[in-house]
Amino acid sequence: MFSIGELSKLTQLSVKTLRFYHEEGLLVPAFVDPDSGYRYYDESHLETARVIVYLRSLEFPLSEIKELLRSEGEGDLLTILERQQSAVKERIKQLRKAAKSLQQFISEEREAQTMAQNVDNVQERLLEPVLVGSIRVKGRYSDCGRLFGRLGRAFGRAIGGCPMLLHYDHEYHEDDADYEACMPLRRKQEADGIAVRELPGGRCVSLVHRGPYDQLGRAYAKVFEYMKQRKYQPLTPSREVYLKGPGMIFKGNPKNYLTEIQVLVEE
Amino acid sequence: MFSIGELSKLTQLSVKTLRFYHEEGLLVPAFVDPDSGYRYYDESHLETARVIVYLRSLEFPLSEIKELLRSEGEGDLLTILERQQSAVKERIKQLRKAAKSLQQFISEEREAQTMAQNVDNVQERLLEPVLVGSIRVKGRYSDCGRLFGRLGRAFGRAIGGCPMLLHYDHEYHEDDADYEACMPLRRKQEADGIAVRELPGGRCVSLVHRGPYDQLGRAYAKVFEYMKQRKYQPLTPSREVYLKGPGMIFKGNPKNYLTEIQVLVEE
DNA sequence: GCTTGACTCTCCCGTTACTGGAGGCCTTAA
DNA sequence: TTAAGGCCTCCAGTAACGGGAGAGTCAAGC
Repeated sequence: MFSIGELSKLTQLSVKTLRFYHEEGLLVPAFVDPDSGYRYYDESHLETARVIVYLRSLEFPLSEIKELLRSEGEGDLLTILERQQSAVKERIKQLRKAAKSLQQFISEEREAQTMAQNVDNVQERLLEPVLVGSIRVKGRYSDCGRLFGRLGRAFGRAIGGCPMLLHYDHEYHEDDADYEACMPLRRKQEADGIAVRELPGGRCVSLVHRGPYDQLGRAYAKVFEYMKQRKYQPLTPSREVYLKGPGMIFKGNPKNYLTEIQVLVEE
Repeated sequence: MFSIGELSKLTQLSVKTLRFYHEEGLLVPAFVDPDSGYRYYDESHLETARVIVYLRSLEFPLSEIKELLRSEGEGDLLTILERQQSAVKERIKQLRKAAKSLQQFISEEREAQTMAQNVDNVQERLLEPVLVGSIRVKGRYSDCGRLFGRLGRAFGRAIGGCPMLLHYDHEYHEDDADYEACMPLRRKQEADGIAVRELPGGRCVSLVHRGPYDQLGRAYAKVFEYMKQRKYQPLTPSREVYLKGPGMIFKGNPKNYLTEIQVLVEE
């Protein structure tokens, strides 16, 4: 006969758990001292406890384990096992989806962090061509949120990068700016009324700006200053890539927004 | 402004859940009517609710979501994401292990079921050679449980089939039977004092017996009757395979025990 | 026989993320 | 005026335990 503490050591189940299993009728002691209330177990309980541990490791709920122990594996064990397996697999599927989303979130964050290292440094980069879904309009910049919303809904999981704006104007326009909202895509996908095309790659001058959007002007000044010094010929449209801004999950603090300005140059 | 029911429809969160989130400080309504206690939400709450749903889909606990919402993704988001990812992956690992064990359990059960279809039918089969760990002794059959226990502990996860006994005696011995307890192995594995070898394959006469072990005599009678009629020469040792017996998880009912008798014959 | 320390008991609460129900108030339409 | 539906609070329950309080029990040593 084992005391509850002894059984606990033998089975790796805590004393609390054993008491709980007693209460639940899963593992009823061989003998309970009516005076002291002490529980005493024997060999067969050791065995049963091991079975319970095993079934728990298969993620069976205690209620099922109770039934399984009662029927001693007679009923349609196979059905029960299959049901349990599909439940486990279902849960795995769900978790894998979460892990995948987390992975993507993490890599986006990592990318933002690496980009943040170059804040305010004018750089020359080689851009790869990139497939985008885009909507071009004339109007106010403040409407671009709606456009990105439409693009987001239209392409969903096909989206493969940060949103960007293309500016076709040569000088600043307040109310009738000519711009195009773009979302990079992983794969070609139809969407009603939204153009899908490839933005060309090439050599560009780039600068990562940290801060609210109303201070982007200074960043542009730097970029154009740099190009002027080197007599680079800027190509239209210029691009603004929203590396980290509001609306990708968190609003965040405008002081930490990251925006990359890219201006392709003639070779 | 939305009522709680409207927000519920817009976010797919139940009214109960929204109230709960209010109570928890996760999603506090914009305005609570002091007379009626009615909760009213606005656009920003719609957005926040979506973020919560998203973070829940990443399996974040509410407490973390609360902090994330408070800090608005400022703190070291990356660390939090990575921690969460490793937690999710850990859980996936655990579940996969369970799924694997379930799979094995299921295929064992399936095999037992297919074998059960041939109960009491004498058959001729071609046996594959099989790698086993084995202990040969002279003594009582009732000791074989201990031997299987030793084999089980010695080989653990390397075990790849049902336990079996080889009988070397030509007639029945009570106290000094010459027999060998075997466990099929997936791979060669050393174990102190336990022989690992390959049992030969070949043509055999087989019969699946359902019922307690003390009725195995009838099954043997059938097998040997069959061989006698056809003038087959039995080879020693004969084999008893415990397809379904006590001790593989459930004790089960002896009336449903399945044991296969295999006697190799000279070609 | 007494004390001490380890062991055990019961009872209750807390965890997580909700769901369900009772009983009652508010609003609106028929 | 009544009915329906929406909303409120409060309480309880879920799964599988863990923590802790306060009290009783067991075995050993003095």
